[in-house]
Amino acid sequence: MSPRRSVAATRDTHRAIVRRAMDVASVEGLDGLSIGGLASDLGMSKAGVAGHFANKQQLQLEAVDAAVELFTAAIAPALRERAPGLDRLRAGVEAWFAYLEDTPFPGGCLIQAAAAEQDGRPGPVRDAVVAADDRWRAFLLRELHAAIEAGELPADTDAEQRCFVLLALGAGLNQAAQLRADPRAGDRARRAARPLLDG
Amino acid sequence: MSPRRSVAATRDTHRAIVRRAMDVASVEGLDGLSIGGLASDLGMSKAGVAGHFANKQQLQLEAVDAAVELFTAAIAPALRERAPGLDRLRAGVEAWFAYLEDTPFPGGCLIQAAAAEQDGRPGPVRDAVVAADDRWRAFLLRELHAAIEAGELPADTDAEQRCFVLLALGAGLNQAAQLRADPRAGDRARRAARPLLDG
DNA sequence: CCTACCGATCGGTAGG
DNA sequence: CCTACCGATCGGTAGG
Repeated sequence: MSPRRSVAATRDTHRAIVRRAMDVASVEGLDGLSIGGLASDLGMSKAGVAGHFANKQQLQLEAVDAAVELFTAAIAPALRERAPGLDRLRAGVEAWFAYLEDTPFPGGCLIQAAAAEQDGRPGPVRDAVVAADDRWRAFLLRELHAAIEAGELPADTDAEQRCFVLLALGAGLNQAAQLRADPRAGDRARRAARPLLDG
Repeated sequence: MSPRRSVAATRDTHRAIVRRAMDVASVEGLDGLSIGGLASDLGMSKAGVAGHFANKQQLQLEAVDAAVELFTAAIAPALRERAPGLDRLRAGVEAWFAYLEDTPFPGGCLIQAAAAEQDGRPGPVRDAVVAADDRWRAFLLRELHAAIEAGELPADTDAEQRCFVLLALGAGLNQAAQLRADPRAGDRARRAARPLLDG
């Protein structure tokens, strides 16, 4: 009588669809998603999948949101108990590089892939990807500024320049890992980042 | 009688199709190309476009080849008369960054976009993109090693590490320019690259 | 280089 | 969550 069990099952199905959508999108891109393809992967009918979303764009947006949540969950533990500044910045960058080395997706970090795919296409999906990227960039900048204020970095440190290089090392690590399957990419990025994380 | 004029016109049409395909692919990806879409853009019939290529994959491969040619043509003049080693490396990196800042495509460097798109999809298109990327990587490594042999860089310089960071700065510049439209990205990449191009 | 067509798949919906 | 369908578009081809 009460729809309790049915609601839980619906939620589980919804999550399974979004989970599969992230995996597919990490390889085929957010525009490579197809409702029929996901249905086939999950042993469902096309309408059964489509009924969980207003339209395909909502599915894409949910995949981006879920990927951001996975990233956040992967990074957050490393940040706990760390003081703002270099300590927290080092922990965040290390967790980030480890995430890029060993992503929870078959095609590498979904946000990196979506950023490259969507960078030329205006719209809500691009906006969501940019917002995700901005949040990480803001974290790096915030900790760099905290390090300057704490005297861990010289007062004339160019935080934006350091942030640019850290983001570049992440992009380069991702590219080397995905395109070249280079097992040393992570350590190369760490070595290049080290002088940026010191006073 | 002689098909001379017809052959030339056919070649021009072929080039126009590939040129348009590069522009579209720089925004929509190589998998975002459609023969019907190109036909509409060029005021041709779908079969008129399709007849120039054995199949869609051949069109994708020709777009990659043409993009490599455009890149090579943009870089080559800067390398003329430059001695192997740091002088040639600096000229190449400067031309490369300038190319990434101001690409001949509406969606940014096609090779960078295709590398991110294709990195998880085995096949001839991915192979062509990787080969293009490898050629540029080989150039950087060759000049770094020439600089070491010429005594411009210490004998214990880690050429692969420097190459990794230069490639990362290119990826970061491309991302900042395309995703963020950051007008300072080029200069930030140049500043970060400077210590890597010196003894 | 064209018209006209093929089967397959797309996103989305009606109706249950 | 299903079957069954809509119009549109896909890559590709026959025939001229």
